[in-house]
Amino acid sequence: MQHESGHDPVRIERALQGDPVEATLTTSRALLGLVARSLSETLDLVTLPQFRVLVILAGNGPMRIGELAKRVRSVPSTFTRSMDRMEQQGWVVREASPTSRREVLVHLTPKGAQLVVEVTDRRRSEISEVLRRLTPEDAEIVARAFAVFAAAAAEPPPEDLVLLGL
Amino acid sequence: MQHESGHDPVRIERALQGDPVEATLTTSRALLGLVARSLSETLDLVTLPQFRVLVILAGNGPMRIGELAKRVRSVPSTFTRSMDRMEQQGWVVREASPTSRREVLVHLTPKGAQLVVEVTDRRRSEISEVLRRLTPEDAEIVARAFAVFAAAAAEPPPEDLVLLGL
DNA sequence: CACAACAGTTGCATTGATGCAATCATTGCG
DNA sequence: CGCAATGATTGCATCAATGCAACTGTTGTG
Repeated sequence: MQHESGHDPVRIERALQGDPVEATLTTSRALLGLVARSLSETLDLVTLPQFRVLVILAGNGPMRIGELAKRVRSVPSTFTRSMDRMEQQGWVVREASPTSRREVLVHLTPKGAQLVVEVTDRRRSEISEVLRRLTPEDAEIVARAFAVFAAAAAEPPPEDLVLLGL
Repeated sequence: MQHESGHDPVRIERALQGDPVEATLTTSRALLGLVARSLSETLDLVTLPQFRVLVILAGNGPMRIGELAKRVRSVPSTFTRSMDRMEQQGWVVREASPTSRREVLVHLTPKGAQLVVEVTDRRRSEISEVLRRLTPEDAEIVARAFAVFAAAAAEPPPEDLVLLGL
């Protein structure tokens, strides 16, 4: 069980020989590293739970505070306070709902939206860089394979993604 | 910017047309969901920072407490207390170093090792399940492509992985 | 031997998240 | 209208993580 990190000759061997599970595991670690890197600067500014909120808002537009709380598996009391902090730091704003005066909608501020964009951009550019190291033929193979895999994996339910923030 | 989650027709289209970056992004989300799921039960037992520690120990064997702290970008004072908690809960044990009496080595307990194994197993089996949905030919393509990608991406530095816990 | 460097712990203070219970305002329904 | 349900906030209380500064013990070096 030693040597979980570092190029493990056995694992690579198996991957090249075509053990799909091992290849997928290795790739998932590579992608995770990439995701983590894309997030790392950002996590100096917001916490992971906070970033999840930003991502959800970026993806779905303004949302009721309770609905948002449910999405991140939090409870209203916790979440109200979390919003206090995030609003104070300028990532989001509370606004009265146009339909009901007891509902409060949370909006992303430009600053908050920007943060999410930066992470996504960073992620895209990191991916590009990896792909640039491939021959065009390999890149084509990879793209096709990824599309196939992604289709089979199905879009992960938001509750799962929320766990790690995107 | 709407609709970050959910099947985005545009993104899938581009993936199928062969935009490698989009395909990779989609796949990374799928894999992230999978990783998150493999972790979700476990995070009821330990925190993410704590799980990182378990993973590092599982991969490298017993380690000095300061070295471990450095790995997770923590400081000794923080880390001592984190070890207190983890030791009390039976995930790790402190043991005197055989070489120096001022050093303290942290060992994984069987219980701690087990936890890491469970997560990895869960991840493997989730991956298997996705791959089972592919035709053998597609699985072969995927395996080959993943191996290629993983090689190009290079093993992520441990500091990056540490950020998300494996 | 003496003193500096090192490894780890402890005191203290702060922050973010968590959640139960109670409260306030609003809404919708009988 | 009146009252129950709803949405959000507030009052606790707790816990994990963070990190500076001071301190204890150990090692190694001049």
